Amino acid sequence: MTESREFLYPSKWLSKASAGDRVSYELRMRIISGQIESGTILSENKLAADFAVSRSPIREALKILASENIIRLERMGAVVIGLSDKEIEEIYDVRLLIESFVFERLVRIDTNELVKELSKILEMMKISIKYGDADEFSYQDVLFHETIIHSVNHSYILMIWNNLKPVMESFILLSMRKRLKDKVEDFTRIISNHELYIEAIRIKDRDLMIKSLHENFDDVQGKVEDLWISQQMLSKGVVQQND
Amino acid sequence: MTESREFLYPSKWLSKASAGDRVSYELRMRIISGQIESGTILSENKLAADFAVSRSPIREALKILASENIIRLERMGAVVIGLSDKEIEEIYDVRLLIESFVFERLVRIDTNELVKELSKILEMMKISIKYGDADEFSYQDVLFHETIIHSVNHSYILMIWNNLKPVMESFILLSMRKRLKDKVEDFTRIISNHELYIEAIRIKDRDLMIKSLHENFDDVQGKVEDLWISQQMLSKGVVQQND
DNA sequence: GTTATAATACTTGTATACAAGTATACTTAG
DNA sequence: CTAAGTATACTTGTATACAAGTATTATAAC
Repeated sequence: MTESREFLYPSKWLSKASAGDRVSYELRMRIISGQIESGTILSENKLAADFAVSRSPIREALKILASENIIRLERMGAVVIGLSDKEIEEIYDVRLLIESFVFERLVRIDTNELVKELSKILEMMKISIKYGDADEFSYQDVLFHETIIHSVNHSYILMIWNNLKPVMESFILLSMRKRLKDKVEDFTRIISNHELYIEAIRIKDRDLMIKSLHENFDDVQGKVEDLWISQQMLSKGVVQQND
Repeated sequence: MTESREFLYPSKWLSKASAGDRVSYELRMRIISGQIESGTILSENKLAADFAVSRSPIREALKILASENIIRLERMGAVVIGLSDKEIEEIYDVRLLIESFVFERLVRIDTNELVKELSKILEMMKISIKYGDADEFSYQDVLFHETIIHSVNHSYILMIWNNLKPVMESFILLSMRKRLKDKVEDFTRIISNHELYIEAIRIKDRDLMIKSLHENFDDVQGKVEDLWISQQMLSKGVVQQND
């Protein structure tokens, strides 16, 4: 019996979420953090007991995670895939792809409102750092990019984003929490990258946008390995899902 | 009481599908064909009665359709969004985006096996036309592009494809069924476009690939309006989901 | 000891039951 | 006739029950 361990996902972000959503968010965090190791077989019944809910919301959660490619639904049980370095690179491939696409649309429309909105979010990010709030910083970081994507009103690009977002959010959350302790200096660079991004949108300079985007991603990717190893280490002492 | 009307989705493609999947495939076809009009509010209970299954598989289906952006889940009922011209253009935006990305990867690997596989599929497509089988043709057409995407082993590009595929498949099915009657000559052009695509992959000519891809899409998009209007007309005489 | 068969304890998928909340419609008071 | 409030008939989300199928384990035969 595995009981009452800490929840990894910020509970205040789940104020109006259904049980199924709660489970999906928490399970996703545990998988991406490595707390539930890749290869683990999850059983609906065990998860239901673990989260103290019925199988209905569990099934819902598993369907969601399967559509995000972090688990694989099989005949008997759900196999955890997780995020290896390969998958993380792939996620950034897709981000680069869709944000480039979005930028192409952006240069054709009025971006004054957007730039204002992004500046506001950037301010929020700075304050989050000031108060050492990694979770809030992550939230604003994700919101920053989401705001850009929303601005071009492309429902199928948005669909891709919506599928990618939860996994990315989880990954960024874990990454930022770690770096806030180990590498606070990273945050100033992230901020300046985002400032560059805003500037690229303002003056509609494609090359500058690509540059800032790449730097932003490279920055995150450069730190992946550290995070990864430490998360894996961290998870060794934790009771696993399957007995 | 709406009863025993024809199923739009080929039943033989659902041999091993769960009730939830069956419902999702059929509902998708009815929405995309316009048989269920945009704006319609779907009720889980009514759908359950209509499809003679319980609410469980219905809920499953609605979740899927919502993730594909063709319905919107609200407090009371699911609102049908459907596919307008805008959405269809957006789908082709995304296809162009991901297939271009895939091609960039393709030019770096050995494509002999892929070209062989694609040639086989093309032969199948020709035979499908010969026997006037629009459904089989559609299947092979979708498979053609899926095969290309699979070949680069990119799980997150594949994720996008998997989200897009059902909607596209439905749309292509409806489109091809109509054109087989009205515009059989279209098919020879589609075939030659695909031949061009294979050639582009074989000689790894990016421009040729983009050209064939664009022509292929323009071809489909050019015919959208016709299909659209006729489908809308067609649906006028049909009993709707909501009484 | 090995193999085959049978029993058991799992698995998922679907149906049904129930609870909490929301919109609608009706009734009653003014 | 209008307005307010209540009752009713919906809605979703979750829990539970059941059926069909699969893997595993134990038992029995050789």
